[in-house]
Amino acid sequence: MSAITRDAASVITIEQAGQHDAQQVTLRGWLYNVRESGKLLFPIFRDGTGIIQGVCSQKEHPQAFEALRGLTQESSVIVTGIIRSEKRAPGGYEIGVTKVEIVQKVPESDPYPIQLKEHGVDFLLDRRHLWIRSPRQAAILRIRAEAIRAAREYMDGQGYTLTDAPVFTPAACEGTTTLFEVNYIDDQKAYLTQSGQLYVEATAMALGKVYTFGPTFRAEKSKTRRHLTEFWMLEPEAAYADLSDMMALGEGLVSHMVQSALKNRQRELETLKRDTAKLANVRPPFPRISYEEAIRILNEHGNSAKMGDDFGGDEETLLSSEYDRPVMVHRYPAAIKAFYMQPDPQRPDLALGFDMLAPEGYGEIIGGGQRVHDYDLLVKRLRENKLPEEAFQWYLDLRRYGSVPHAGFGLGLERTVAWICGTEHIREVIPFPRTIYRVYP
RNA sequence: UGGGGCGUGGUCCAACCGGUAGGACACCGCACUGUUAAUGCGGAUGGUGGUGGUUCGAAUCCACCCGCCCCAGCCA
Repeated sequence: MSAITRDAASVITIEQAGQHDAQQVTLRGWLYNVRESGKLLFPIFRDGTGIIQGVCSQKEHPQAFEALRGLTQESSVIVTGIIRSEKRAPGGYEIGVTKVEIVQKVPESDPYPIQLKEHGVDFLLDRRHLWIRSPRQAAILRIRAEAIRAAREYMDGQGYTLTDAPVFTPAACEGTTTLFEVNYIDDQKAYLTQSGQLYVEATAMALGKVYTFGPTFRAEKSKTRRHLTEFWMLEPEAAYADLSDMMALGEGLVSHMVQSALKNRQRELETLKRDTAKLANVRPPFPRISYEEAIRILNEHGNSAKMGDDFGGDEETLLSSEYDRPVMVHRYPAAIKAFYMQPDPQRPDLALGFDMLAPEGYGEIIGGGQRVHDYDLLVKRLRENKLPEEAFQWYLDLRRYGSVPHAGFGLGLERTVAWICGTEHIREVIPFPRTIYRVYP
């Protein structure tokens, strides 16, 4: 770096500009835009931490002026100047440019394709590697990073140990139609994981309270704003834990993620024009309603859902609109839930599971509950679901050797971040989204 | 996999009950010392997703194909 930053002491990032009022500093970044007004130029610089307006006078700094005049968008530049408080500048500060070093000029014959104008989704997604430079996309990615940091901070603080699950798996955990099959060594077949859950149950029996955090893959033909084929999931699991323990953990985790974003990424939420008043209430306790209560609420609002139905997008949106924070729906009918869900001893037709529904129509962000810990019952469920028992022998071992009641859940990172950011579509909250018809770039 | 919608210059759109494909932005030039996706004036480039059909004539009508978007199912 020293080759291009003679005086490292004065190099700052744009987000630090406010701490250097009236000082000479050097910024290293890219030219976001230039406005011309006679013998004054107003270049806008970005460096990944923010954007700042510059001012350059032809009369006072002719060399810098000539370097910037007509310079192409996204050319990389190192600029030196005086930071000053300026209420006419976006952000409240500007840099009076005295010196400009062009690191690479974007050629005029091949200009930066993304203009400061409206573009279609397909155009932008084809150029996702460049789109992420825009202030809005950069803000989203910073909020995503904060959500991950806060989630791990919370889990670690609750005594949970991170234990990673494999990406290659031998079989499905819930059916085979949505699995990505890959060629493994010597003509073996393997599948990309749909969930780390089965493995995290094993590590919970080894370490007590654990979680996984990693990518999961689903070859679902879903083409909605809530679906990706590759998404990240955080999955806690705890031995000797029950349904209510997991609902408490879920509300604590989600609250901490939201409150951390509000506290540490306020500027980015402003960039997104997110109505943060709607996030401020997201603190424990979250409402908990049973499936049967949920059906009653839906019916009172004219929805025709009846006992035994699973909830779709309409039902989720209607239910969540009743509350100012996420709502947890528990004890669904066992028939519509996964084979590993523990039945309610009071009501064996109900499963000790729960979903957490985010407000504002963002849908299910958590699904989980107690797992079947009885060997015979689990075998019965595997057979009922026509799952290959051989592939689940290791999973059955967990019920053979010191089985205990246990519970956990999966939190969908992108849905949670999409809700925090208030984005229209989930694909904006992951650096390089993978959807059913898109694997580029 | 169903239902609905959309493919027009580099980009975003208009023309679509058939009749000369147009605008804005971007780009280039000039003017402007406080601009806010700057503005004003001037200029050059460049397009109907593909194949076939109907017709004197197709961006427009028809068939098939390709691509994309939204919704549903499934799920996080």
